[in-house]
Amino acid sequence: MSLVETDDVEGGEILSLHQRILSDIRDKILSGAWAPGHRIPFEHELTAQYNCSRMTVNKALSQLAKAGLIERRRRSGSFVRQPQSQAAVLELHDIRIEVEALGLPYRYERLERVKRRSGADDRALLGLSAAGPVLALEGLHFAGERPFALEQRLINLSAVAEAAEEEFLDIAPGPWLIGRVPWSEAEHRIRAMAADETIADALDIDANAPCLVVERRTWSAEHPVTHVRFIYPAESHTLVARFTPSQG
Amino acid sequence: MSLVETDDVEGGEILSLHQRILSDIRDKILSGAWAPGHRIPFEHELTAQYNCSRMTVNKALSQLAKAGLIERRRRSGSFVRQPQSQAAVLELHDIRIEVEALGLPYRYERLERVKRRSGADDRALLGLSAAGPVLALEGLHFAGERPFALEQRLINLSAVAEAAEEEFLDIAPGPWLIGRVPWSEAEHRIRAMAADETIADALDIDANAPCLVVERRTWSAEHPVTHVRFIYPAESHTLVARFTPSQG
DNA sequence: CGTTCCAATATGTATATACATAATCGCCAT
DNA sequence: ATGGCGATTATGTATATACATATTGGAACG
Repeated sequence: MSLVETDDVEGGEILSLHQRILSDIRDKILSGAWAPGHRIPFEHELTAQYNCSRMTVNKALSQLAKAGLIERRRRSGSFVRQPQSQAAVLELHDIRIEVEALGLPYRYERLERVKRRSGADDRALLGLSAAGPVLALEGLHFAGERPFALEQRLINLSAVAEAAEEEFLDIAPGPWLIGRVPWSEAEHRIRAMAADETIADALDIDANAPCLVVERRTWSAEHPVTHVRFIYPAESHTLVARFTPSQG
Repeated sequence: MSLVETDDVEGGEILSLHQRILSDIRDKILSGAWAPGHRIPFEHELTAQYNCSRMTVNKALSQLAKAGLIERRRRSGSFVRQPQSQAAVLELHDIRIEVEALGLPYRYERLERVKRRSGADDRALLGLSAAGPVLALEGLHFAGERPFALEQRLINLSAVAEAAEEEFLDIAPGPWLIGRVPWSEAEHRIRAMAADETIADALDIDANAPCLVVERRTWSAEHPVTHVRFIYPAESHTLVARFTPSQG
């Protein structure tokens, strides 16, 4: 009943029971352990397995059904739907390489560097549950003389203490981090945005010009490491992701 | 308790109670009757209003919160949270699934369908070296009453001859193709763009508003199959890609 | 042999209840 | 005033229970 029962051994999230059931099953499906067509244990079996009520199991399965991962059939049970979803391999891109591929000289320039105790905003971006020291960085990536991308980054100093000593004056934090912290998981959010005045100024474009925004959160062994937001002027950038289906 | 109690006066769907509560509130929000920031009636008020238990109200509100339409704050209540970005997984995404994950009714509507011999532009988009018949489609994906994405598609009829017989009036070409043509490779290009007048018109947004553009080329055994361009209003869409370095 | 119908079963929805948790209000002491 | 603290309140999660609904398998019957 109590949430503390969930055995979050390492510094992972605190999951409610139905979320734990949900992610257990989702993992089994996405890992391929339960192939498409496989019948998921009946609700009453899961009830026994997780030692909880049917309502709790039902809630988890309902969510999975709504997410399209499983299909529920009365009197028959719940079945894995859909062939294995293949992850889109979007590289953790290094802007230096992008710029140099264009044949232009690359340069990084720090705009701001602030060490502070994480506020609510910082914690939301990093996915932290408790307050702690963070490093907030802002910098510009140049291609030749022109700004190529604006970078706004937060580093969780609890996870990467050594970053506190680094100035990041003309080395970009991305490559620095990759060389030091092995990442275990990342999440990209990609969207379009109109440039506000500050951004337009930094990137030397018109206000309200469309921009591509790529945000990335990175974890290392369940611990949030960094959140970074790259803002590209629309005309300067296209993301390319090429991939093949992981399985038939 | 019985589902028949719900007074669906018109020939509408038979809705379960919590779905009815959900859609009532969603309508109020999407219609603008409840503006962003507006406090939704407390659970116990809705309990009284719909003459049901708090669990039922709670389930409806939880779904709305998960869909991102409202924000729930303990001790304060639930509030309308408008500027909502959608979650989408960057796979070979099916827009229907994205829309339905939001709890909104999905609909596809064809705008245009032209069969022609490929011009130079068509060949460039598809990656064709020789001329041949292509099908050019344009259609709108709706989430509820609002346009969700504009789709501009080219299908290489030399690779998928049967597409020539299909009208694609209210079935989207994406799912249709996936069910018929095994794809062996795909390439995504993602960028930001300002909406020109035509696009703004179709999507019912302001001209020059930022849009997210996702273009995909698909091959089947080295043969170009289709090129598709999805155009999303910036505020309605965020692509999310989650992955791990080794495997997931 | 085939059709009908019923019982068993798994899911779907709703209720009442309980306790946990977080945020806020207002009281009280300093 | 003001800072701390407990009571209040709204949401979050879980339980046990009840009955509805759809589907299946098999028994009963023509």
